[in-house]
Amino acid sequence: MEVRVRYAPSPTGLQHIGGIRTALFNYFFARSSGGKFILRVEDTDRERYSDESLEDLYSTLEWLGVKWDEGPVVGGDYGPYIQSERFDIYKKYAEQLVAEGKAYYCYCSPERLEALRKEQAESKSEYQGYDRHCANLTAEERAELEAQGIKPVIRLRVPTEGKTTFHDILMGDITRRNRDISPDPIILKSDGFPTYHLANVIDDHLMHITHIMRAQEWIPSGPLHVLLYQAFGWEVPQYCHLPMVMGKDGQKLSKRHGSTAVRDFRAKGYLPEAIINYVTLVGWSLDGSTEFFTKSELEKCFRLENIHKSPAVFDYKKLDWFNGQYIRAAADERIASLITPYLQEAGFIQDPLTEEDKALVSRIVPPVKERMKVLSDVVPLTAFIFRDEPVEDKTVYIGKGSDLEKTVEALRRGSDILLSGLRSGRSHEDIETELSALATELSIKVAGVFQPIRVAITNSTVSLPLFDSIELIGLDETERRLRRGLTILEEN
RNA sequence: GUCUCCUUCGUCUAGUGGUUAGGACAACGGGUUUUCAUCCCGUCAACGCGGGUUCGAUCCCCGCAGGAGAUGCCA
Repeated sequence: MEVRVRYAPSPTGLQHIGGIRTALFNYFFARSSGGKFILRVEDTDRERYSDESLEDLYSTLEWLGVKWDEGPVVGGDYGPYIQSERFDIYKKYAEQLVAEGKAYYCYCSPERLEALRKEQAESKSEYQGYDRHCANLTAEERAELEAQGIKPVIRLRVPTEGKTTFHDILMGDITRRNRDISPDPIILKSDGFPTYHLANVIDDHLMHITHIMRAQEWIPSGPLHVLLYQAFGWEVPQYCHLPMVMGKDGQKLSKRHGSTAVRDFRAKGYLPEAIINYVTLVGWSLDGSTEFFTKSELEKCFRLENIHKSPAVFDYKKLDWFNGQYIRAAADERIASLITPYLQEAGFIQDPLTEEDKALVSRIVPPVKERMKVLSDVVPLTAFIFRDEPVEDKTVYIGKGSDLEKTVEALRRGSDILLSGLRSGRSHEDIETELSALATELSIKVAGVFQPIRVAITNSTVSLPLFDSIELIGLDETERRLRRGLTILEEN
């Protein structure tokens, strides 16, 4: 039988790390088993729905290169794939359950339910949940409530006796006593929309989903879903609950742990392959030693059996490491086009790129590539090229073991060695040797010579390699900044 | 409160009835280097606790503790 899995997010917020981890696991499982990956939009919560979320879903999956075989936009044999367009289907099935006595109309107000919950919480009652107030209304009672204009919800009758078990590929059999299942959950809301439980079960059945891979937070509702399948007389699909992604403090990963929206990672300059690689490694491993995986490798080697059972903490630093690795491995041309928008946004170069800027960006890439963890790092790294903000604090120019007097001397003579050397085309090695000799002569460390030069040219003690920096701003500008540095050091 | 799941270095993980318990990130130290970074080398660091079973348990069984999740007209 062909494997059919789905990623079924609800467009109520931006796609986050946990969500795409689920998407990726589904996608890789489908690909590695020759099955189909289906995308379904679960927009049954009209209160929290937003168009932005839906657009974010599509753009994020596209950016990651995750293509769905069936779903919105591409279509498929079991559409529509957006739940709000399947409104009538859910209503029909819910009413069928009512007709069969497996579900019933409930007229309780949200206020009554709220009060009930509060009372149960305060009394620490062992029994929590709906009190089945409307479970056995007579036709007359219902007619009267209807006449008052109350729009009812539909609740599923959960048995009070017995227990329900489902099998999870990772976890094994999971059993709950029926009395512990949320009593008579709402399956159709008063606005006619289904709740998650109903819509999910119906669609998974109608779309012939074979494996349900979702986060472990759904485990407790597994038995409820089985009850629903049984009520309809449908075959229960296979379950595989995925370990959750946690923050540093061991709680479910959320905004307070830092960025979780994939869009934010993208904006900061993470590469999609780094995100895919790292996120897949959270809760999954091939052999415990292989670290790097391309997307197409994962499409081949991903196995359900290698998924871990316990929750995993998301490590931002390891993601940074992966990203740095991928940046360094990328072709220079690609990095050039990727860093361009950051330089433009910083106002360093024009938006329609001039030929000159384009050439400059290409020259920036090699020295910068070794130093970036995220693409946006390019801005502070190259600011000195586009903005000249001289360091006024003399002490910054003074290298370790040197003093102001020697620093002035080092900068003056060092500048001459540097400029004349470069103008006459001497090798960097020769110039370096000569600068070292100067240090020896002044009886200071090599850094005592290089530091004032570096600070004068790059306006920072930390910079790209000196000769690269000079090359990027040009010899004339270099000379101007060196002179200016000397002026700063010599003024009182 | 009740129910369900989980438990190997700080983090992600590998692994076995007898191993020096392996790798990666982080941290720390060193080397290369004009700074930073890269790169290379090294150090630190784990089987939650208590009972069993066994010649022997990190691994099998039972308790416990801790953590997480669920208990919504949200998913």
